[in-house]
Amino acid sequence: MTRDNGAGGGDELRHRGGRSRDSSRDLALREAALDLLAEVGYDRLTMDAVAARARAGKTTIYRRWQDKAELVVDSLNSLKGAPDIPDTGSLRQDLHALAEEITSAEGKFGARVTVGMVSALARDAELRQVIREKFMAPRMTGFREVFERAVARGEMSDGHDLDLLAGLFPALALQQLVMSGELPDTEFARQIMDEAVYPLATAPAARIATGATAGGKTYG
Amino acid sequence: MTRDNGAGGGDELRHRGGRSRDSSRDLALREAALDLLAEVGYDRLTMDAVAARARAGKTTIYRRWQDKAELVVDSLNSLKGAPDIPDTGSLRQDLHALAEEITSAEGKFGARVTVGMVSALARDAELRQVIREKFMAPRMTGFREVFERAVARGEMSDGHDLDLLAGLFPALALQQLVMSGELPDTEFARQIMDEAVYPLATAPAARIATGATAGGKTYG
DNA sequence: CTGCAGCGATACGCTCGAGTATCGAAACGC
DNA sequence: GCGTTTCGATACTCGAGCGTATCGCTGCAG
Repeated sequence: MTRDNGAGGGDELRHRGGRSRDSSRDLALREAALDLLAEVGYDRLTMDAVAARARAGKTTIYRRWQDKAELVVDSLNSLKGAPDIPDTGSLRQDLHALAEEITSAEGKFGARVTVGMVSALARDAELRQVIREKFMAPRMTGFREVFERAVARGEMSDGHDLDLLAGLFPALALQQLVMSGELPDTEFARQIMDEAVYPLATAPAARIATGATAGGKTYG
Repeated sequence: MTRDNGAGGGDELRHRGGRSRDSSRDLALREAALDLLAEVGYDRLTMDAVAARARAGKTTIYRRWQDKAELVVDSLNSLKGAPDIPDTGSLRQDLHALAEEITSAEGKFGARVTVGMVSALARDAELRQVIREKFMAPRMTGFREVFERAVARGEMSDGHDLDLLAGLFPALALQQLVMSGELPDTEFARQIMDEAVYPLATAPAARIATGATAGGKTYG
């Protein structure tokens, strides 16, 4: 018995002697799982491969997590959230800083993981939520803050749909990755910022300019 | 012997009697494969399921295609290309017509298939090319023509990156589908057109407005 | 020292799916 | 009619991968 380190109670009748859990194994296993997620994706990730990469036995995995899905979800949740925000003086420079950060090693890693999860995402709502919270949301809130500063600065007109704007870069990067198989590099990211994100952000807000879309519905 | 109906030679020493291939089985099998692709994706598509759905034996499949990958590629290639172009008088109305068409039953089917292929796309360049040619390209050329007409009409300034513009909607729709698990409906599509595609298309071209990006590199 | 629990390693049972083999029936040319 | 080929159906082999069991070892508590 004594399974899981998840959200359960925890104490109850504890040990009566015996070796204690080596928490370094948790870290090694989660890291192995994430690396493999980025390399081969969820469907092709095997428990044997995780164990082998972490130099662990499969017993050690199943003592901690019920199954593959739980291991993956917990590994994703163990990632640290938002990296940090640039804060130069202009919208364009802020966007370039974001482009730099997103195409850093860590950003590329996140992109690979996301793509590796896509097939599983299509049929598992819990995985979708984790991916949204751990990858999309932090990246998008970075954009949001940049846009909000630009609005306060007067560089952008008010009335823009910031959710849409913040999702623009991730969407184009995802498409590029899926369709070409190559990761977006810094040059590509900057190009998107200059030719899509920045012009759209500084264009007059659609709702004001046209008055046509009175719906007011927000994106998920 | 006598395998494949692919790109091979074809005639050689023909029949010396015997039952002839029933071409209606080809159609039924390809249709079953495409339906299953849209429903469960490439990885979870099984040959038994294809055979069962087409009320065929697996023998009948393997007499025509070498393996699963070949069946899928051939099925995708059997799809008809571009549907057709609207041709109203204004850019905005053209875009709304595109939104309608893309969220039609056929368009939704294409979206499902594309998402179902994503995981396989990450590791198979041939599949990537087929998807690009059969799904992305036709949709994007529809956009291109709409934009070119708008430029000719004077509704858009010259100098825009039409590849980027044409890819904008597919990228946002793909993202929406992946992240929410729901297909984009007509309202959502129109919203994207009004708040992203149209404003960006009618904004001054980035290259002219800024003069900053002198690269001139094109997207895949 | 003794017993218990975690550790890595290995082997195992089980299911699923790809691709093959075999069967009786049906269609086609001669 | 007769041989040949296709058809659907079924049974099969084979490998992959999940999750479990077992083993010898190692640390920790009492």
